[in-house]
Amino acid sequence: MNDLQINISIDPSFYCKDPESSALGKKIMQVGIEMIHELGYEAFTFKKLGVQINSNESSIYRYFESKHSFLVYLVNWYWSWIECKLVFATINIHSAEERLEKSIQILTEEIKEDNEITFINEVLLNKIIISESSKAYHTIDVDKENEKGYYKTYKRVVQRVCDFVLEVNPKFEYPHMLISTIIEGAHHQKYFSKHLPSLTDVEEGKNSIVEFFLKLTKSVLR
Amino acid sequence: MNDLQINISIDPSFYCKDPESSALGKKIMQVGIEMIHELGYEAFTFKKLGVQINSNESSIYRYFESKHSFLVYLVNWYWSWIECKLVFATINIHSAEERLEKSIQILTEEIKEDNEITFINEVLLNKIIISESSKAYHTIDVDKENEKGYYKTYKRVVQRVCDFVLEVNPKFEYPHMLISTIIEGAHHQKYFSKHLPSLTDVEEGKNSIVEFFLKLTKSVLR
DNA sequence: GCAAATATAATAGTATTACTATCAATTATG
DNA sequence: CATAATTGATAGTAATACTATTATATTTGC
Repeated sequence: MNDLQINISIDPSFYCKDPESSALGKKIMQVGIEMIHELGYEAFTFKKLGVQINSNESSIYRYFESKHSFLVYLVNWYWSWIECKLVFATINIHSAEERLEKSIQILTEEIKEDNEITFINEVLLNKIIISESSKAYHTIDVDKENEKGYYKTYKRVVQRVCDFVLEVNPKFEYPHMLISTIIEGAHHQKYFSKHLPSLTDVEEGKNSIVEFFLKLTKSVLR
Repeated sequence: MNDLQINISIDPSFYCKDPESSALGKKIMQVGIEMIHELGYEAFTFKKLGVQINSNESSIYRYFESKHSFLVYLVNWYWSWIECKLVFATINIHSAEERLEKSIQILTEEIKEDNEITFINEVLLNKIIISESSKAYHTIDVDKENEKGYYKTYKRVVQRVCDFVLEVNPKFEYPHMLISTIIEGAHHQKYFSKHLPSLTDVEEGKNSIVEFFLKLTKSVLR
């Protein structure tokens, strides 16, 4: 994947003006990610971001209609990127078991390096997804936003891996539950291991989270 | 449990003035729960609650130092209540397997009836926990709040069930991960089944969520 | 190379939020 | 019944999440 110029295309419904279409737009994404990571979603504001990038609050509003929709945009960008990784990592694998295994690894492993293919720091973005993404759908307007397609990239990723599950075991009754539980569960475990370690069994230097979810999957599909 | 006068005792660090000690305090909890359920955590305010209970914003602040700490209080109240249920439901079970099974059922089943032992509507509180409780710990101040003991009731519940897991299989390496994944996972699945059903495999009339997590547990501990 | 179109910046303003502070009125208790 | 404790009313603050308007750059098409 490292030599590949991937183009993560984001549905226009997620923005007012495409942030990838201008230098300012890219700066908004880049520094926006850094600031949400640093301040947390609640304390982050477009005003502060404007100061940081020597631009203006009102200019940022021309790209995203609200702080919430900026988060939703980032979440969709992230899942598009993960989808890309999934597709390329599984395309040449012929065994269904291995394809599923590889997918679960991608969904649960720590993202350690910013490959710099894109202008986005994926390590930071991943951390935001872990600690803030649930705020994108834990809102009173979920149903309305779901209708507008706000969560479709995430759903597509789940469905994709779900298909691999059914290839391994066509009779398994809970493929969607399994995959969405693994994805959310891995995020929780990573967050807990950093902040509430007594809720996990993560050992230093070990890839406990990947191992746990792989073991879980294998045993339940057997 | 129905004839039992349980007393859910809440650590004084979670409030300024004990809400269970006065009529106003109880009203704050009771109506507060209803309003968070109705408006969502973000749109809920102490001012609106004051209007609803014919009291005053400033009076509510005498019970809870902030909206956030009110949520934290409710989350702890909920886990104390669940802990109670767990203790009573497992006390007379002699088989370790059955004890674990019963616990997982309690942690994953839908709470359908307000038993009215307490003045709290547990059905509504459970719904708040499902959709809002992650906001109690997905905050930039997690570490500080963790030190203050804000999440201790939840941790105690996880540890309790974790002990049952180790009784069933003392060699299992990931008991905390398993239980916290089940708890959070069940909440997610319930939320998804209502708002993002394509992420689940919930069938009407069936207890799919309980069954899924029971199956997962049994197969991974085998 | 310049006018027109477009993008960005600056400024001001709004309703609301999440509180704090102060003081008055009520209610409970010895 | 007086005193203390609780609750209520009012006012105020800094910040948030925007919107609206106007001014200034920058890009582009000819």
